[in-house]
Amino acid sequence: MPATSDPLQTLAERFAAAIARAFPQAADADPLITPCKTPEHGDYQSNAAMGLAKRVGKKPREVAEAILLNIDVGDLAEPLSPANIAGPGFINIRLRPDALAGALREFDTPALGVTPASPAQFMIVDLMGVNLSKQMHVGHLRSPVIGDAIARVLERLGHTIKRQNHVGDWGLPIAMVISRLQRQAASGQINLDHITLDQLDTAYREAQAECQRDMAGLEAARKFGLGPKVLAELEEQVAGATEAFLAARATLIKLQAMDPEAHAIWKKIHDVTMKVCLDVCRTLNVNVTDADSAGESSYAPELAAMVDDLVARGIAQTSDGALVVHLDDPAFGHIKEPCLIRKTDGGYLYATTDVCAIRRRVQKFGAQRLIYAIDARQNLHLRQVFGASIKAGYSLHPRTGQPARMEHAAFGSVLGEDGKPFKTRSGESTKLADLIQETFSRAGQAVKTRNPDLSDAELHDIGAAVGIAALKYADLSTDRVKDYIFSFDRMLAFEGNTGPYLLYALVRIRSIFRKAAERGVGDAWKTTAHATHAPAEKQLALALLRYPGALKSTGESLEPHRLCTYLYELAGAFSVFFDQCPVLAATDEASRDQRLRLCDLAAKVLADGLNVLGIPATDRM
RNA sequence: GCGGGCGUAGCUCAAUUGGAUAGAGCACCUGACUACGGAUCAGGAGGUUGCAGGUUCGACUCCUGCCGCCCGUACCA
Repeated sequence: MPATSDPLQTLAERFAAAIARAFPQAADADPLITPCKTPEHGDYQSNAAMGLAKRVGKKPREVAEAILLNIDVGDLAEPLSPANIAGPGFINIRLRPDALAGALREFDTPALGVTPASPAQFMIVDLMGVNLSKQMHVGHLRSPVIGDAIARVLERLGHTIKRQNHVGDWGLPIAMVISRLQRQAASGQINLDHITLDQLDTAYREAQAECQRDMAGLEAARKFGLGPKVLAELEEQVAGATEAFLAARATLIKLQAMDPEAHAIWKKIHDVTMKVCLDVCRTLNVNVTDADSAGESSYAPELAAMVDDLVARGIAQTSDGALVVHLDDPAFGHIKEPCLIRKTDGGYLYATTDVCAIRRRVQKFGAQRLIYAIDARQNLHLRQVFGASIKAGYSLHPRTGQPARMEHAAFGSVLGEDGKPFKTRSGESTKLADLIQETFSRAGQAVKTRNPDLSDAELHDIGAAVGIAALKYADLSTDRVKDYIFSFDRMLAFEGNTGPYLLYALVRIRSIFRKAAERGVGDAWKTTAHATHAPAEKQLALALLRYPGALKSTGESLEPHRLCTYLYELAGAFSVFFDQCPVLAATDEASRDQRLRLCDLAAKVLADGLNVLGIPATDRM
């Protein structure tokens, strides 16, 4: 009775034992079992002999032969002899049909071969990264899509995940908006009771402009040591801006003191922004709710004490009037640029908040792994924050003393088809909600041309499902660290490595079962023994059994495209099977039922995999 | 300047972390079916993996040096 349905695991154990017997001095060697790339070679292979050869001072083929003399795999593989040794020392393995059937039987449970991680870990995924008062645009697409997919993969592997939406909801930028809104409301230009995110977005940009437009010039003048006369002229010139700036600073102080009026406006901005944000999550089937919000404001009350702690313990030092944590040490990431945690004027920065967040996540929540689904351009910032947390000891688990694993799941930018940052023709950035609706609408149209019989209501739902699949899969299916080119046409293609293609593969399988029911095929197949006869059946079965491995590798690397590639290959294996192995028109009932079982498993794995990616399935399209 | 990332077929992307002949899709050719959803399958053509060295039985992968593009380089977030 194998502990796992994955023959690869069992083979790895057997090969490890054989290696230990043959070469006790190298008993720790990795047996290096992988699926064969081409079926001609076999089903699985061990690549251990080559690496072992040097270590034990023998020729690779001799090592391979020694392993085979000590191997015990008669129950699951066809007999291994020197004929199975190929090339420089690959050992090719073919599964016995009954072992493959047995593996399918083990695999065919709701877990689909996934053994829950032991021990399960508690992990936090940082995702979304929205800012109050700013409209969501394409730049906000990848973090929730990638972060949620990573969270789902890890959950599927048995870990406990807490999502954290680190909302940019605090500091001078927000105070500037509040200050401006107060003035606009007072003069009757806007109605705070019915304000929209578009209006807030405008106010945000205008507030930035009026406060910073000329401040930059003033800074430059000081920097270059211009005379007092020039400075005076400049200062007069920017008097208006300065006034707005001073008002914003006053507002910030009020906000920090929880002044009722300022806070009421803050709350309004918060609610309007978060509604749009959470609506987008819901529309995209991203599993993030209000409960996952932990904005910068929630850390504000903790910052002063934390910084005092850092000073008291000598972690932070003053530098040019500011307070920094030096990280120019291999233990802290060997980063030349220190992490700035307090400005000369006493204000805190986003690094301060991020360090504070790590402290809370590890010390209070007990997280063992912290994952940041954030733009690749933030890499230095995150490395600094990680380094500072390590130096401060905040990343050590409160009970076990173990360091939390901190990782930046970095992603590249979304580009337009011209290879430049994604913008509309007029140069504006598209609202994310509009972009999503356009995707759904195009998806619905694409489905309609292929299946004109669908009703409008069906098309609406299917358009959303296909649209989510297209949008998310395009984002998830390539190496996340690279920039990717946004193209409706490519993501909505129904052939190739796309979301719609995977949905289609699943729809075809489900269609078989619908047809089976129409033809009065009963449920007897459900108790038929698993088996594979035709090559296409075997390849499909082998592909199915790779599912747990694909999930594991994705969870380890935090690279959802690995799971995507796997699902695409599974869909491909099913298509070959579908082409070569008639199911309902099989020559006899036994092979029909046995093929139904394969179809059933393929549907389960596809649906499960899509769900893990955050893509809902559909029955028709 | 320093640091990080990227460079693979005409295009968009993979390559199980050092393994067998570098794989898919699109586009381009050629075949298969009066079809369990052809939105498919089989095959062909397409490559000096940016360049040059090095390590290795074996390199897209690791090391060194160049070239090109992107990003980041403390008192914004």
